[in-house]
Amino acid sequence: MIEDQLAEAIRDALGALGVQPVPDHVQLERPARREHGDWSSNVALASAKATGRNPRELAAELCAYLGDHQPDHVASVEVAGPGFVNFHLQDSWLHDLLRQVAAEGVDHFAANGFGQGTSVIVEFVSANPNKPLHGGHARGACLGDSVARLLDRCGYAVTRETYLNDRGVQMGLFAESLAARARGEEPPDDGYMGDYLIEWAAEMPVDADPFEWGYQRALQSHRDTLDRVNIHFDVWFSERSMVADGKIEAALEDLRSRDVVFEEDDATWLRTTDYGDDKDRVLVKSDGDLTYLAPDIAYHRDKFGRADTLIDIWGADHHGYVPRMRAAMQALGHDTDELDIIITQLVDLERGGEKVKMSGRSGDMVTFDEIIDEVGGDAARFTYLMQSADSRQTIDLDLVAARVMENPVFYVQMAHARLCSIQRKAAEAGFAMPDVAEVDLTPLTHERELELLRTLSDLPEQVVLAAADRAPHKIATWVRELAAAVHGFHHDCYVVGDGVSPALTDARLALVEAARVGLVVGLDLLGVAAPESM
RNA sequence: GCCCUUGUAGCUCAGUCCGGAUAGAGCAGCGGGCUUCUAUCCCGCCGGUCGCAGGUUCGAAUCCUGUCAAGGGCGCCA
Repeated sequence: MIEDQLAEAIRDALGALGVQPVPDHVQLERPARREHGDWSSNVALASAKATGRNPRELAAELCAYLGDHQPDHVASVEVAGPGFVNFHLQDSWLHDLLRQVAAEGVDHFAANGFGQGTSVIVEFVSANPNKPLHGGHARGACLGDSVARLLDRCGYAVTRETYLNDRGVQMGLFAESLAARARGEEPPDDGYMGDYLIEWAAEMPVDADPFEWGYQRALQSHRDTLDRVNIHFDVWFSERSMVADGKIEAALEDLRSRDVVFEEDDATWLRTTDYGDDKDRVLVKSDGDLTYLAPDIAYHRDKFGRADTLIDIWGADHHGYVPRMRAAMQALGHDTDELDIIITQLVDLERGGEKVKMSGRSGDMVTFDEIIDEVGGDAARFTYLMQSADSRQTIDLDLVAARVMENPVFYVQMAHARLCSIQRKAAEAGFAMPDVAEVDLTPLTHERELELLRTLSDLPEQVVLAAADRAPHKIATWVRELAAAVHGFHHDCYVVGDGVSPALTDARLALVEAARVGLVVGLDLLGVAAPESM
C-alpha cells in the first residue's frame, strides 16, 4: 500500500538526517482537507520532543530530503502548519490502485492475513429454544455475523456458533405450556403465553413428546428466521449435551482442583472475587441444581479447547455477567485477553414515532420475523449495523421500510445497480470489458473519478480497524461514502455516449468494475445483497 | 450505593481506542440541476460553547480528574 511506501521513505529520510531513534511506526493519514495533500504525516511533530528539535525545522529537512529522493508517485512534499509533512501525489497512484482492486477482485480486495493461523469462535444469538427470535435478538445477530465476516476477510479460521439453553426450568415450562395448548387449555401461570404456542400446538402430532418436538420446532423457527438475513451457524451447541458427555462435571472438577471453589450454606461457590468480581458466585445451589453459570463456564471452557480466541456477543442486560465469566476463565488458566465479550446496547423500536413494546407475557412482542417482514432483510441488517454497538439505537420501522430517502441501504444498493446498468449498456453498445491490467488509465483525471478511487483506497485499512474493534459500523460508514462517490461519478462522468472517446470509455469501464468490487465487498461484510438492478 | 454504556447540528449518527490543521454525513428546512449509462440521483445554502468544570499538551470532541443527565445491570432466576 502507498502509505507503507511513504512511511518507509520517511524512516529512511529520518535515518539519513541522523535522527535518533527512528520511530518504528510512522503515522500517515489522509488529511481532512484536500489542499493538505493526499497523505500527511505528523512524524516531525511527534518526534520533535524526543529528539529535542524544532518540529518545523525537522519537517523542512525531511521535505528537502524527500524532494531529492522522491518515492514513486510523489509529485511534491511540503511543510505545513506546525510541522506536518504533506505529500501531494500524482494520479498514477490511484491508477495503480484501480488495477490492484480489479486484479484482487471480490474475493481478495481488502483481505489480509492478520488472522492467519488463529482460530476464533464467534458466539451470538444464543436464544432460548422455546420461542421465536424476537426484536431483541436482531441486533446481536447482525453484529455477530458481520464480525465473523470481517474476521474471515482477515484470514482467521472463524466458527459461527450459538448456544442452546436446552435444559432446565424454562424448557420444562415451555413443554408444559405447549402441551396445555395442545389440549386446548391455557398454559400454567408461570408458563409461556405467546400466541405462537397455539400455532405450534396445532402443528404438533398427538403422539409427539412436547419437549423434544417443541425444541425442534423452535430451532426450525430460529433457522428459518436467520436464513432470511443470511445468517448461518456452523455450530448449534447444546447445553444438555454437556450433561450427557460429562463436560459440566469436568469443568467443576477442574475448578475444584484449582482450589477456587468452596462450600457454604449447602451450596457450591466459585471464588470469583479473587479475579476482580464484586462477589462470589454460586455454581451448585443448595437444592443440588446447577445455576446457569456452571454450564456457561463449562461451555466457555469447551470453546477454549477448540479455538484460540473467543468472541461473545451479549445484550446490555447481561453486561453484569462479564466480570464473573472473565473471572471463571482466568481461574481456569485461560488468557482473558482472548475472551472478548461485546455488549450491544438496547434497541428501541418505533412505528411512526410511537414506541413499540418489545416484550410482554401476552405475546405482543415484536418478532425478528415481523421486523424483516416490515423492512426487508437487507434494510434490517444495514440499519442495525449503521451504528456502534455501544450506542443505544432507535429504529423507526416505518421510516426504514417506507421512506426511501431516509434509508441509506437503498442509496448504497442503488449505486451498485447503476454500475451494473452501465456495464449492461456498454455491452449493448459493443464495448467489451477491457483487460484492466493492460488498459490505459491515464484518461482518468476527473475529480469524481479520483475521489472514487481515493475512497476505494480506504477499505483495506477500514477492514483491519473494524475487525480489530469488532465494529462493522465502520464498514457501513465506508460503504455509504463509496456509494456517494459512485453517484457523483455517475452524474458527471458518462461512460458510454456521445463525446466520450473509446479510450475514455475503456478506462471508465475499468473504474466501474473496481468500484463495483468495492461495493460488493463492503456490502458482503455487512451481509447485505448487492442487487444488479432495482 | 456500586458497575457498564451513552451525551457532538432541529432529528438520527460518524469521528474518540491511536490527541493535530477551518469538527463531518444523512434526514429535516431553503434554493438550484434531467435531450444520452436508473432524478431512488447531483450541486449549493442554512445549521454545532463536541453535556458541564478543571487539568495535561506546542495543540484536546479525542487523554486525566471531578461533576450532571439518560439507559442498562447489580438473585442459591435463566
